[in-house]
Amino acid sequence: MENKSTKTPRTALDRDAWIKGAIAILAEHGAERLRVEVLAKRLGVTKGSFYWHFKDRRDLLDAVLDLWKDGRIRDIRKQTQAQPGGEAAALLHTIEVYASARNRKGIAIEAAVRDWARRDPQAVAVVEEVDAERLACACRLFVACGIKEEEAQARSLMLYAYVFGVSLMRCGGFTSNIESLKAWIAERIAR
Amino acid sequence: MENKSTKTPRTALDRDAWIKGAIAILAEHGAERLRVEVLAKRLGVTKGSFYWHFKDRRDLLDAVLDLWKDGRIRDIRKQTQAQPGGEAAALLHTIEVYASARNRKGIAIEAAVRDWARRDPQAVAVVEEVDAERLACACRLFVACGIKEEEAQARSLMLYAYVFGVSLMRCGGFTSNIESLKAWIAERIAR
DNA sequence: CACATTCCATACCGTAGCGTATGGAAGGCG
DNA sequence: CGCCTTCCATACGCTACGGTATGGAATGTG
Repeated sequence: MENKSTKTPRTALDRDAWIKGAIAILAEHGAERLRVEVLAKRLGVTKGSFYWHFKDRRDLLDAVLDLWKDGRIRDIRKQTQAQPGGEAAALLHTIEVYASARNRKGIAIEAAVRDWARRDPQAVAVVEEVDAERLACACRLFVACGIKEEEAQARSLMLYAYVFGVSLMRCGGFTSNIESLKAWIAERIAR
Repeated sequence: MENKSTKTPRTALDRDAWIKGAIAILAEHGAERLRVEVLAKRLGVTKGSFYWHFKDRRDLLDAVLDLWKDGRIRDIRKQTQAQPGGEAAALLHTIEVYASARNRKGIAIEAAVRDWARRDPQAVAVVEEVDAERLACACRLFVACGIKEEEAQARSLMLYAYVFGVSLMRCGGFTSNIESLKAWIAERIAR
Protein backbone atom coordinates (compact mmCIF):
# COMPACT_ATOMS: atom_id res chain seq x y z
CA MET A 1 0.00 0.00 0.00
CA GLU A 2 0.90 3.67 -0.15
CA ASN A 3 2.42 3.52 -3.61
CA LYS A 4 1.41 7.16 -4.13
CA SER A 5 2.37 8.62 -7.48
CA THR A 6 5.67 6.87 -7.94
CA LYS A 7 4.46 4.16 -10.26
CA THR A 8 1.01 5.12 -11.53
CA PRO A 9 1.29 7.31 -14.62
CA ARG A 10 -2.43 7.17 -15.21
CA THR A 11 -4.80 9.74 -13.82
CA ALA A 12 -5.62 8.03 -10.56
CA LEU A 13 -6.31 9.88 -7.38
CA ASP A 14 -4.35 9.05 -4.28
CA ARG A 15 -4.96 9.93 -0.67
CA ASP A 16 -2.95 13.13 -0.91
CA ALA A 17 -5.05 14.48 -3.76
CA TRP A 18 -8.18 13.94 -1.71
CA ILE A 19 -6.64 15.59 1.33
CA LYS A 20 -5.45 18.61 -0.62
CA GLY A 21 -8.89 19.02 -2.13
CA ALA A 22 -10.40 18.69 1.31
CA ILE A 23 -8.18 21.44 2.65
CA ALA A 24 -9.31 23.71 -0.16
CA ILE A 25 -12.93 23.18 0.80
CA LEU A 26 -12.00 23.58 4.44
CA ALA A 27 -10.56 27.00 3.69
CA GLU A 28 -13.59 28.06 1.68
CA HIS A 29 -16.46 26.69 3.70
CA GLY A 30 -15.17 25.29 6.98
CA ALA A 31 -14.99 21.77 8.34
CA GLU A 32 -18.72 21.54 8.83
CA ARG A 33 -19.42 21.81 5.15
CA LEU A 34 -16.60 19.55 4.08
CA ARG A 35 -18.71 16.78 2.54
CA VAL A 36 -17.39 13.80 0.74
CA GLU A 37 -19.86 13.91 -2.10
CA VAL A 38 -19.16 17.57 -2.76
CA LEU A 39 -15.44 16.93 -2.62
CA ALA A 40 -15.77 13.99 -4.98
CA LYS A 41 -17.69 16.09 -7.47
CA ARG A 42 -15.02 18.76 -7.33
CA LEU A 43 -12.36 16.16 -8.04
CA GLY A 44 -14.36 14.85 -10.94
CA VAL A 45 -15.09 11.43 -9.47
CA THR A 46 -17.80 9.84 -7.39
CA LYS A 47 -17.73 8.86 -3.77
CA GLY A 48 -17.18 5.27 -4.81
CA SER A 49 -13.60 6.33 -5.20
CA PHE A 50 -13.54 8.09 -1.86
CA TYR A 51 -14.54 5.04 0.12
CA TRP A 52 -11.79 3.07 -1.48
CA HIS A 53 -9.13 5.50 -0.20
CA PHE A 54 -10.76 6.31 3.12
CA LYS A 55 -12.62 4.32 5.68
CA ASP A 56 -15.16 7.08 6.22
CA ARG A 57 -15.46 10.84 6.45
CA ARG A 58 -13.76 10.91 9.81
CA ASP A 59 -10.75 9.20 8.30
CA LEU A 60 -10.40 12.08 5.87
CA LEU A 61 -10.79 14.69 8.57
CA ASP A 62 -8.06 13.12 10.65
CA ALA A 63 -5.78 13.00 7.64
CA VAL A 64 -6.45 16.68 7.01
CA LEU A 65 -5.56 17.52 10.59
CA ASP A 66 -2.36 15.51 10.40
CA LEU A 67 -1.21 17.11 7.18
CA TRP A 68 -2.01 20.57 8.46
CA LYS A 69 -0.19 19.98 11.72
CA ASP A 70 2.96 18.76 10.05
CA GLY A 71 2.96 21.65 7.59
CA ARG A 72 2.43 24.27 10.28
CA ILE A 73 5.16 22.91 12.51
CA ARG A 74 7.59 22.69 9.63
CA ASP A 75 6.68 26.23 8.62
CA ILE A 76 7.05 27.87 12.00
CA ARG A 77 10.45 26.28 12.47
CA LYS A 78 11.55 27.61 9.12
CA GLN A 79 10.17 31.10 9.70
CA THR A 80 11.74 31.50 13.11
CA GLN A 81 15.23 30.31 12.43
CA ALA A 82 17.50 33.32 12.65
CA GLN A 83 21.15 34.19 12.39
CA PRO A 84 22.65 35.34 15.67
CA GLY A 85 21.73 39.01 15.96
CA GLY A 86 18.82 38.70 13.57
CA GLU A 87 16.28 37.50 16.09
CA ALA A 88 14.36 40.75 16.33
CA ALA A 89 14.05 40.87 12.56
CA ALA A 90 12.87 37.29 12.57
CA LEU A 91 10.12 38.21 15.01
CA LEU A 92 8.92 41.05 12.84
CA HIS A 93 9.09 38.74 9.87
CA THR A 94 6.93 36.18 11.65
CA ILE A 95 4.29 38.77 12.47
CA GLU A 96 4.41 40.00 8.91
CA VAL A 97 3.97 36.54 7.47
CA TYR A 98 1.11 35.50 9.72
CA ALA A 99 -0.85 38.74 9.87
CA SER A 100 -0.32 40.07 6.39
CA ALA A 101 -3.23 40.51 4.04
CA ARG A 102 -1.58 38.21 1.54
CA ASN A 103 -1.35 34.59 2.54
CA ARG A 104 -5.13 34.70 2.57
CA LYS A 105 -5.49 31.00 1.94
CA GLY A 106 -3.29 30.11 4.88
CA ILE A 107 -5.21 32.45 7.16
CA ALA A 108 -8.51 31.02 6.00
CA ILE A 109 -7.33 27.50 6.78
CA GLU A 110 -6.03 28.64 10.12
CA ALA A 111 -9.36 30.21 11.02
CA ALA A 112 -11.29 27.18 9.83
CA VAL A 113 -9.17 24.79 11.88
CA ARG A 114 -9.49 26.92 15.00
CA ASP A 115 -13.24 27.09 14.63
CA TRP A 116 -13.25 23.37 14.00
CA ALA A 117 -11.34 22.92 17.24
CA ARG A 118 -14.23 24.46 19.15
CA ARG A 119 -16.19 21.24 18.75
CA ASP A 120 -13.79 18.49 17.71
CA PRO A 121 -11.40 16.98 20.27
CA GLN A 122 -9.01 15.81 17.57
CA ALA A 123 -8.79 19.32 16.18
CA VAL A 124 -8.24 20.65 19.67
CA ALA A 125 -5.27 18.34 20.13
CA VAL A 126 -3.72 19.38 16.84
CA VAL A 127 -4.19 23.09 17.48
CA GLU A 128 -2.67 22.70 20.90
CA GLU A 129 0.39 21.02 19.45
CA VAL A 130 0.82 23.68 16.79
CA ASP A 131 0.30 26.53 19.23
CA ALA A 132 2.77 25.02 21.66
CA GLU A 133 5.41 24.75 18.96
CA ARG A 134 4.79 28.30 17.77
CA LEU A 135 4.91 29.73 21.26
CA ALA A 136 8.13 27.86 21.92
CA CYS A 137 9.70 29.14 18.71
CA ALA A 138 8.77 32.74 19.38
CA CYS A 139 9.80 32.44 22.99
CA ARG A 140 13.22 31.25 21.88
CA LEU A 141 13.65 34.32 19.72
CA PHE A 142 12.65 36.68 22.50
CA VAL A 143 15.06 35.03 24.89
CA ALA A 144 17.78 35.33 22.27
CA CYS A 145 17.01 39.05 22.20
CA GLY A 146 17.96 39.22 25.84
CA ILE A 147 14.50 39.14 27.32
CA LYS A 148 14.05 37.05 30.40
CA GLU A 149 11.98 33.90 30.26
CA GLU A 150 8.67 35.01 31.72
CA GLU A 151 8.41 38.20 29.73
CA ALA A 152 9.39 36.24 26.65
CA GLN A 153 6.46 33.91 27.26
CA ALA A 154 4.09 36.80 27.70
CA ARG A 155 5.30 38.47 24.53
CA SER A 156 4.98 35.26 22.56
CA LEU A 157 1.42 34.81 23.70
CA MET A 158 0.65 38.41 22.86
CA LEU A 159 2.23 38.00 19.46
CA TYR A 160 0.15 35.05 18.37
CA ALA A 161 -3.04 36.21 20.02
CA TYR A 162 -2.72 39.48 18.15
CA VAL A 163 -1.87 37.79 14.88
CA PHE A 164 -4.84 35.44 14.97
CA GLY A 165 -7.13 38.08 16.38
CA VAL A 166 -6.42 40.56 13.64
CA SER A 167 -7.47 37.99 11.09
CA LEU A 168 -10.88 37.86 12.76
CA MET A 169 -11.53 41.56 12.85
CA ARG A 170 -13.47 43.51 10.29
CA CYS A 171 -11.97 46.94 10.64
CA GLY A 172 -12.82 48.18 7.18
CA GLY A 173 -13.58 51.85 7.50
CA PHE A 174 -11.95 52.24 10.89
CA THR A 175 -9.05 54.20 9.51
CA SER A 176 -7.45 54.91 6.21
CA ASN A 177 -4.03 53.55 7.03
CA ILE A 178 -4.47 50.16 8.62
CA GLU A 179 -1.09 49.06 7.38
CA SER A 180 0.79 51.73 9.28
CA LEU A 181 -1.18 50.87 12.39
CA LYS A 182 -0.22 47.25 12.00
CA ALA A 183 3.41 48.21 11.54
CA TRP A 184 3.26 50.24 14.73
CA ILE A 185 1.74 47.30 16.57
CA ALA A 186 4.29 44.85 15.23
CA GLU A 187 7.05 47.10 16.46
CA ARG A 188 5.51 47.34 19.89
CA ILE A 189 5.09 43.59 20.17
CA ALA A 190 8.46 42.53 18.83
CA ARG A 191 10.72 45.21 20.20
CA MET B 1 -47.96 41.99 15.83
CA GLU B 2 -45.05 42.09 18.23
CA ASN B 3 -47.15 41.69 21.35
CA LYS B 4 -44.25 39.85 23.02
CA SER B 5 -44.83 38.64 26.55
CA THR B 6 -46.84 41.54 27.81
CA LYS B 7 -50.26 39.97 27.57
CA THR B 8 -49.88 36.22 27.16
CA PRO B 9 -49.77 34.50 30.55
CA ARG B 10 -49.96 31.10 28.93
CA THR B 11 -46.88 29.19 27.95
CA ALA B 12 -46.64 30.43 24.41
CA LEU B 13 -43.36 31.06 22.69
CA ASP B 14 -42.66 34.40 21.16
CA ARG B 15 -40.00 35.47 18.73
CA ASP B 16 -37.59 36.38 21.50
CA ALA B 17 -37.73 32.95 23.06
CA TRP B 18 -36.82 31.41 19.72
CA ILE B 19 -33.99 33.88 19.21
CA LYS B 20 -32.57 33.28 22.65
CA GLY B 21 -32.66 29.55 22.10
CA ALA B 22 -31.03 30.04 18.76
CA ILE B 23 -28.20 32.00 20.33
CA ALA B 24 -27.64 29.19 22.80
CA ILE B 25 -27.24 26.71 19.97
CA LEU B 26 -25.10 29.20 18.12
CA ALA B 27 -22.73 29.32 21.07
CA GLU B 28 -22.59 25.56 21.40
CA HIS B 29 -22.44 24.42 17.81
CA GLY B 30 -22.04 27.41 15.52
CA ALA B 31 -24.32 28.96 12.95
CA GLU B 32 -23.90 26.10 10.53
CA ARG B 33 -25.53 23.66 12.87
CA LEU B 34 -28.26 25.97 13.99
CA ARG B 35 -31.21 24.01 12.59
CA VAL B 36 -34.82 24.87 13.08
CA GLU B 37 -35.97 21.35 13.84
CA VAL B 38 -33.26 20.86 16.44
CA LEU B 39 -34.07 24.21 17.99
CA ALA B 40 -37.77 23.38 18.02
CA LYS B 41 -37.12 20.09 19.76
CA ARG B 42 -35.02 21.85 22.37
CA LEU B 43 -37.85 24.30 23.00
CA GLY B 44 -40.29 21.44 23.33
CA VAL B 45 -42.33 22.26 20.26
CA THR B 46 -42.34 21.34 16.60
CA LYS B 47 -41.30 23.39 13.64
CA GLY B 48 -44.94 24.09 12.91
CA SER B 49 -44.57 26.69 15.61
CA PHE B 50 -41.35 28.03 14.17
CA TYR B 51 -42.82 28.79 10.79
CA TRP B 52 -45.56 30.73 12.40
CA HIS B 53 -43.10 33.10 14.08
CA PHE B 54 -40.53 33.21 11.29
CA LYS B 55 -40.72 33.34 7.55
CA ASP B 56 -37.86 30.89 7.18
CA ARG B 57 -34.53 29.94 8.68
CA ARG B 58 -32.88 33.03 7.27
CA ASP B 59 -35.39 35.16 9.09
CA LEU B 60 -34.26 33.65 12.35
CA LEU B 61 -30.59 34.11 11.54
CA ASP B 62 -31.09 37.77 10.75
CA ALA B 63 -32.98 38.24 14.00
CA VAL B 64 -30.12 36.58 15.87
CA LEU B 65 -27.63 38.92 14.26
CA ASP B 66 -29.72 41.96 15.08
CA LEU B 67 -30.17 41.01 18.71
CA TRP B 68 -26.48 40.24 19.08
CA LYS B 69 -25.46 43.50 17.48
CA ASP B 70 -27.67 45.61 19.72
CA GLY B 71 -26.50 43.78 22.81
CA ARG B 72 -22.83 44.12 21.97
CA ILE B 73 -23.06 47.81 21.17
CA ARG B 74 -24.98 48.49 24.35
CA ASP B 75 -22.43 46.48 26.31
CA ILE B 76 -19.32 48.12 24.93
CA ARG B 77 -20.73 51.55 25.62
CA LYS B 78 -21.46 50.57 29.19
CA GLN B 79 -18.07 48.95 29.75
CA THR B 80 -16.09 51.87 28.39
CA GLN B 81 -17.79 54.73 30.11
CA ALA B 82 -15.33 56.10 32.62
CA GLN B 83 -15.10 58.89 35.15
CA PRO B 84 -12.54 61.54 34.21
CA GLY B 85 -9.19 60.14 35.31
CA GLY B 86 -10.43 56.57 35.30
CA GLU B 87 -9.88 55.91 31.63
CA ALA B 88 -6.82 53.71 32.06
CA ALA B 89 -8.67 51.58 34.57
CA ALA B 90 -11.60 51.33 32.18
CA LEU B 91 -9.28 50.02 29.48
CA LEU B 92 -7.88 47.35 31.77
CA HIS B 93 -11.41 46.50 32.79
CA THR B 94 -12.44 46.09 29.16
CA ILE B 95 -9.58 43.72 28.46
CA GLU B 96 -10.39 41.81 31.59
CA VAL B 97 -14.05 41.45 30.69
CA TYR B 98 -13.49 40.37 27.12
CA ALA B 99 -10.48 38.10 27.56
CA SER B 100 -11.25 36.58 30.92
CA ALA B 101 -11.83 32.88 31.29
CA ARG B 102 -15.23 33.56 32.76
CA ASN B 103 -17.79 35.00 30.39
CA ARG B 104 -17.33 31.76 28.48
CA LYS B 105 -20.74 31.93 26.89
CA GLY B 106 -20.15 35.40 25.57
CA ILE B 107 -16.80 34.42 24.12
CA ALA B 108 -18.31 31.36 22.50
CA ILE B 109 -21.00 33.46 20.85
CA GLU B 110 -18.41 35.97 19.77
CA ALA B 111 -16.30 33.28 18.14
CA ALA B 112 -19.30 31.69 16.49
CA VAL B 113 -20.46 34.98 15.00
CA ARG B 114 -16.99 35.78 13.70
CA ASP B 115 -16.67 32.40 12.08
CA TRP B 116 -20.16 32.87 10.70
CA ALA B 117 -19.02 36.16 9.21
CA ARG B 118 -16.46 34.35 7.12
CA ARG B 119 -19.22 33.15 4.80
CA ASP B 120 -22.31 35.25 5.45
CA PRO B 121 -22.48 38.84 4.18
CA GLN B 122 -25.12 39.78 6.75
CA ALA B 123 -22.88 38.54 9.54
CA VAL B 124 -19.98 40.46 8.05
CA ALA B 125 -21.97 43.67 8.15
CA VAL B 126 -22.96 43.15 11.76
CA VAL B 127 -19.45 42.29 12.87
CA GLU B 128 -18.12 45.36 11.11
CA GLU B 129 -20.60 47.56 12.91
CA VAL B 130 -19.78 46.07 16.27
CA ASP B 131 -16.05 46.23 15.69
CA ALA B 132 -16.28 49.83 14.56
CA GLU B 133 -18.17 50.79 17.70
CA ARG B 134 -15.73 48.94 19.93
CA LEU B 135 -12.71 50.46 18.26
CA ALA B 136 -14.25 53.90 18.58
CA CYS B 137 -14.99 53.38 22.26
CA ALA B 138 -11.49 52.16 23.05
CA CYS B 139 -9.96 54.87 20.94
CA ARG B 140 -11.87 57.47 22.92
CA LEU B 141 -10.44 56.12 26.15
CA PHE B 142 -6.89 56.15 24.84
CA VAL B 143 -7.28 59.71 23.64
CA ALA B 144 -8.64 60.66 27.04
CA CYS B 145 -5.46 59.19 28.49
CA GLY B 146 -3.51 61.77 26.54
CA ILE B 147 -2.48 59.56 23.65
CA LYS B 148 -2.59 61.13 20.24
CA GLU B 149 -5.14 59.98 17.71
CA GLU B 150 -3.11 57.66 15.50
CA GLU B 151 -1.43 55.80 18.32
CA ALA B 152 -4.80 55.52 20.01
CA GLN B 153 -6.18 53.84 16.92
CA ALA B 154 -3.26 51.45 16.78
CA ARG B 155 -3.61 50.56 20.44
CA SER B 156 -7.34 49.99 20.08
CA LEU B 157 -6.78 47.64 17.20
CA MET B 158 -4.10 45.82 19.14
CA LEU B 159 -6.38 45.57 22.14
CA TYR B 160 -9.26 43.88 20.35
CA ALA B 161 -7.10 41.76 18.10
CA TYR B 162 -5.35 40.42 21.17
CA VAL B 163 -8.57 39.89 23.08
CA PHE B 164 -10.24 37.94 20.30
CA GLY B 165 -7.05 36.12 19.40
CA VAL B 166 -6.44 34.86 22.90
CA SER B 167 -9.87 33.27 22.88
CA LEU B 168 -8.80 31.22 19.89
CA MET B 169 -5.55 29.94 21.29
CA ARG B 170 -5.05 26.65 23.02
CA CYS B 171 -2.13 27.39 25.25
CA GLY B 172 -2.81 24.71 27.80
CA GLY B 173 0.54 23.44 28.96
CA PHE B 174 2.47 26.40 27.65
CA THR B 175 3.16 27.76 31.07
CA SER B 176 1.88 27.37 34.57
CA ASN B 177 0.83 30.94 35.12
CA ILE B 178 -1.16 32.05 32.13
CA GLU B 179 -3.04 34.56 34.23
CA SER B 180 0.04 36.51 35.21
CA LEU B 181 1.13 36.53 31.59
CA LYS B 182 -2.23 37.91 30.57
CA ALA B 183 -2.01 40.56 33.26
CA TRP B 184 1.41 41.58 31.96
CA ILE B 185 0.04 41.80 28.43
CA ALA B 186 -2.99 43.82 29.50
CA GLU B 187 -0.68 46.29 31.19
CA ARG B 188 1.46 46.61 28.09
CA ILE B 189 -1.55 47.16 25.85
CA ALA B 190 -3.45 49.60 28.03
CA ARG B 191 -0.63 51.63 29.52
C1' DC C 1 -72.95 30.95 22.04
C1' DA C 2 -70.80 31.76 17.49
C1' DC C 3 -66.87 33.13 15.51
C1' DA C 4 -62.18 34.72 14.59
C1' DT C 5 -57.45 34.76 16.00
C1' DT C 6 -53.39 32.80 17.90
C1' DC C 7 -50.26 29.19 18.35
C1' DC C 8 -48.85 24.69 17.52
C1' DA C 9 -49.00 19.40 15.83
C1' DT C 10 -49.05 16.36 12.11
C1' DA C 11 -48.24 14.84 7.68
C1' DC C 12 -46.02 15.35 3.62
C1' DC C 13 -42.54 16.46 -0.19
C1' DG C 14 -37.94 17.35 -1.82
C1' DT C 15 -32.93 17.57 -1.29
C1' DA C 16 -28.35 16.70 0.69
C1' DG C 17 -25.45 13.71 2.40
C1' DC C 18 -23.28 9.19 4.68
C1' DG C 19 -22.23 4.62 4.06
C1' DT C 20 -22.63 0.01 1.53
C1' DA C 21 -22.96 -3.33 -2.13
C1' DT C 22 -21.73 -4.58 -6.42
C1' DG C 23 -20.10 -4.50 -11.00
C1' DG C 24 -16.85 -3.12 -14.36
C1' DA C 25 -12.79 -1.10 -16.78
C1' DA C 26 -7.80 -0.93 -17.06
C1' DG C 27 -3.36 -2.14 -16.27
C1' DG C 28 0.14 -5.64 -14.12
C1' DC C 29 1.57 -10.41 -14.33
C1' DG C 30 1.75 -15.38 -14.99
C1' DC D 1 -4.28 -14.94 -23.40
C1' DG D 2 -6.50 -15.39 -18.79
C1' DC D 3 -6.49 -13.68 -14.16
C1' DC D 4 -5.90 -10.67 -10.29
C1' DT D 5 -5.50 -6.22 -8.25
C1' DT D 6 -6.51 -1.39 -8.39
C1' DC D 7 -9.55 2.23 -8.85
C1' DC D 8 -13.92 4.03 -9.75
C1' DA D 9 -19.26 4.21 -11.27
C1' DT D 10 -23.82 3.06 -10.22
C1' DA D 11 -27.50 2.04 -7.44
C1' DC D 12 -29.53 1.69 -3.12
C1' DG D 13 -31.12 2.57 1.77
C1' DC D 14 -31.17 5.61 5.44
C1' DT D 15 -31.28 9.96 8.20
C1' DA D 16 -31.45 14.92 8.77
C1' DC D 17 -33.43 18.91 7.54
C1' DG D 18 -36.04 22.95 5.03
C1' DG D 19 -40.37 24.31 3.83
C1' DT D 20 -45.60 23.79 3.03
C1' DA D 21 -50.28 22.47 3.88
C1' DT D 22 -53.70 21.64 6.91
C1' DG D 23 -56.19 20.71 11.01
C1' DG D 24 -57.04 21.58 15.74
C1' DA D 25 -56.94 23.28 20.48
C1' DA D 26 -57.00 27.35 23.29
C1' DT D 27 -58.21 31.90 23.94
C1' DG D 28 -60.33 36.20 23.09
C1' DT D 29 -64.43 38.91 21.27
C1' DG D 30 -68.92 40.15 19.59
